[in-house]
Amino acid sequence: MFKYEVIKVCKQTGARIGRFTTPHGVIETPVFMPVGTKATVKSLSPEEVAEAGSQIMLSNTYHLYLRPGHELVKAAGGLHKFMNWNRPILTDSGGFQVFSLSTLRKVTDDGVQFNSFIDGSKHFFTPEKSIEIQQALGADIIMAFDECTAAGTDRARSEEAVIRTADWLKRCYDFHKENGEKQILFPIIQGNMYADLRRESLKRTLPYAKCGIAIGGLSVGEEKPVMYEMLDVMKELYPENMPRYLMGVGSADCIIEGIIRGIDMFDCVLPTRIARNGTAMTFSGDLCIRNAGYKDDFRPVEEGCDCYCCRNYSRAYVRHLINTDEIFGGRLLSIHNIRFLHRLTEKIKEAIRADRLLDYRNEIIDGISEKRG
RNA sequence: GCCUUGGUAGCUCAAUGGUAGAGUCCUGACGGUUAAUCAGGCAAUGAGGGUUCAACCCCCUCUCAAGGCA
Repeated sequence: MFKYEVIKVCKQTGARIGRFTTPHGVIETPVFMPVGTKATVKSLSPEEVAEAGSQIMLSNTYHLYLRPGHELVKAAGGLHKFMNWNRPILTDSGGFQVFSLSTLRKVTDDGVQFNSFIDGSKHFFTPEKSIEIQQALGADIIMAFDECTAAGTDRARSEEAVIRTADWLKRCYDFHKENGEKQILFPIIQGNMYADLRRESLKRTLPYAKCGIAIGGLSVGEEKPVMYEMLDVMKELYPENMPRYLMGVGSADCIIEGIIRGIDMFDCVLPTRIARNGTAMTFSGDLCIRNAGYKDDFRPVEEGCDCYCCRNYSRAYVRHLINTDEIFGGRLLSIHNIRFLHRLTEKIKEAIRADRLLDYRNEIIDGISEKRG
């Protein structure tokens, strides 16, 4: 049911193009996956997400467990049917929520006790519970329940998280074994910003990595060069025959730097979040559409972009919508930003096919890193 | 002519006898979504007196504006 084939390796960088077969279709990698935390990419319909070129969508165990409840989603016929998205879905395990909603939580070897951010009610997550929920939700790809540490966490605490994550991974794997045909489990590498812990964590995940492996604990507040350094440390150690998924990464520069370092999959809330806050991603850097300079700028958000927003509307119009708090503005920029990241990966794939990804990176890196305001 | 209510940031409005706030406007942040969120910036008490340790606030005069009555 799950298969990953590498169909092209860039001679200049080692970056890959691959075909990842899942029960809901084939994903061509490298791929960016938009995030639909609560079974929706905020403000967009599944049709709009698909039209923007998304092949797979993320959703979230923790949030759907709290509301509407995984049993309800199961009763609805599973997440695909519930949200009317027939392409592949990946659910995050809730591990990141334990990290980011860190007030009033208690982590032990058994699992995590935490209070709901909605009503304060007490809940207990274990690796088994996370998998059970993810099985009920029915995503194609499910994630191991891990312990994510913030940038700046000391070595001892980071090592503890690596060990606990490995222990939890085994429990996730054993619990999931019986149901392994319909869903693939991705283990997650931790290790914070310590090279040896990264290697150690990766090594511990290998026995459980069957058709996919994820890098967690990055993009948690560290500087980008630090993240790149960690990716360099792991680059030669991944299995070849499965996709590598860098969790939480979605800025244009990090995506191309990640692909150069062997990454095949990315997800991030960035494009949709900054869209709702009035920023468009472009090949010339972030464009803050609220800025006064776009008041009477009747060009599209990005010249040459084929997205629904750029085909039909001007910067002046989108700026007007954003500045008057009209929902449509956030929707248009969300569509544009998602489309932008897909266009970026398409161009990256072209460069991989031509064995010139490093050249392409050098051509665009200044532009996409630049904040043009 | 009389009565009433007002005069605070460029504009629209808050506020308190003791450091005058916000929206609009300008700028920035956002990395496995607690986010259509958050942070920062420019900018003001109509004029003159009085009471008070202290007045945007209380009192008087003037002035301007709106409404009402003649």
